[in-house]
Amino acid sequence: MENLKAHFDPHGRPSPIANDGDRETFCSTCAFSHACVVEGYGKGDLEELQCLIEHVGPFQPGEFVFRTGDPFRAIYAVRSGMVKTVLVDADGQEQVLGFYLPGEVVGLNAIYPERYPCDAVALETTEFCRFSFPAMSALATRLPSVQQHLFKLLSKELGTASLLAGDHTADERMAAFLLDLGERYATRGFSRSEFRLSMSRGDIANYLRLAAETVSRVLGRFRKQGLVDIDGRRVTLLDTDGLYQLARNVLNR
Amino acid sequence: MENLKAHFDPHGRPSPIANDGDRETFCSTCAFSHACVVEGYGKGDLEELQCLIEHVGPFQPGEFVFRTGDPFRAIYAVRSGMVKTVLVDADGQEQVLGFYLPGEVVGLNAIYPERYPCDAVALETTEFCRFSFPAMSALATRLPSVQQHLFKLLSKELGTASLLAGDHTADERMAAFLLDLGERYATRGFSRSEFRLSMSRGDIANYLRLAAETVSRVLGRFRKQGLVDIDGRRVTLLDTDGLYQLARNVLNR
DNA sequence: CCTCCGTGTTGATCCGTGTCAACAAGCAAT
DNA sequence: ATTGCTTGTTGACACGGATCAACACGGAGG
Repeated sequence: MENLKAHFDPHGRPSPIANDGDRETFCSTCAFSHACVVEGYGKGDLEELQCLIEHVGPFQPGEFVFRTGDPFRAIYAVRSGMVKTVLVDADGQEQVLGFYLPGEVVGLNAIYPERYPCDAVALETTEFCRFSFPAMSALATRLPSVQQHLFKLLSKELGTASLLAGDHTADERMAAFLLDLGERYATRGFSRSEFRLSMSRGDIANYLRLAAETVSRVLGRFRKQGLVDIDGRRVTLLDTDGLYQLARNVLNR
Repeated sequence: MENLKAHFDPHGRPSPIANDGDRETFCSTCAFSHACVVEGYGKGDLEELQCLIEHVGPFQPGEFVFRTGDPFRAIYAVRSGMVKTVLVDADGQEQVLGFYLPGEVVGLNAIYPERYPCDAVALETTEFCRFSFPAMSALATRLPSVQQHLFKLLSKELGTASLLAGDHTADERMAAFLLDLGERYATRGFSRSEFRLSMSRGDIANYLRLAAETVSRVLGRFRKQGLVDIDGRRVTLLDTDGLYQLARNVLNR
């Protein structure tokens, strides 16, 4: 079967690094394909989508996927690994906006300003599906399901953004963070209660608007209380009910 | 000329309260029409939009426009007045998510959950354009400019959501809040430096994640320092440079 | 006139978390 | 093994803002 890219890449960009096959199997190895299917893309839609996707990466830990101010051309779905998005303010102070797991999409906040308003940095070896945004929004005018999905992604991210906005104690934030991560891992088919924290304590602290020392202390306390087990960056949630009790005002739904 | 609604209201809802005319003048008295034009809607697009718009209101101060859990059917553009959106958590604690001026759009965060995740409460006598969302997203598949606008609105709100997420001092938050309000008033054609705070000190405090007492104190200090003049709810920004200096880490762009 | 009530201001005190500092553990380079 | 660097943990202390409380102001209603 012929190579898709040879005929369909609308931008004439260099060949993607991980083009794993023909129309039928292109997305089969992609962590996002599951999301595509879950989100209601049919086989036909998927074939259309392939025309505007490049598989890019792998990026090594610490590598930038895009940088603040880069012109916005594409959104990135994580295939494997993990990324953080970081806003850098006038004083050079960093502000972690979010962590993105396989199947999740980075770059949506760049649509309005037409430039990426933040850096995206790989936390592990990470691969992406890169969706050309002009092509995708053009496609969205033809395929309502694609448009719906984009609206949902944006609206969903709005919800999680306002999640961290509340003023909550360090314990509440941390409990919510752990449960949220577990939840997201679970929807991707991983264990809900046992996973690795790809990001440093400093990144967690920054994301939760706490000091790194506070993160350490809270995690230590959670361990003593039997809420979690922690070995370095490996976490096991032992008492999800207890954690949920702490987090309910943060996660409220 | 015939009454639009008689023929075009796709939902057969009760007549809008403020239907001010025919195809050519329907939007002329609407605060949002300016936004429509600015956002690149041509005359043709506007005519199409009219088919899915109802003018609703006025709502009196304290009245709910929609409530948490209501099924999502429409987004609301403020025509006149002001609204706040409020999230109520498990303990009944309120959390103000935002204030919306004429020309701004409420309800976008309801797309994903398909229910409004927050209450919308009028702060003054307030009127809206109500956009049926199913109709609007259908229209968006035909008119790329409408789709673009929706994407932009969503992405823009993502940006402002992460604005408040940072950990900032009370002074920084307040300065940023005042400048942001001035900026938004300015884009709607009002004075950038002199306006009325429609919301109570308590609402401001809640929005900024501060105590009402802190808001009082900071505003008092700003007044003493000559940064602003304050008389009850009337505010005049006197030293915008000074305010901007304080706010630059919050507003960073 | 008065009281009542919501809103806003101001003062005194307390608590959670940040900051500073010292130290331990893991890991790469020499 | 040694050095140096990064990451994480733990303790002592300080500070910003929350909390509690008292009070001022203005409008509504008797």
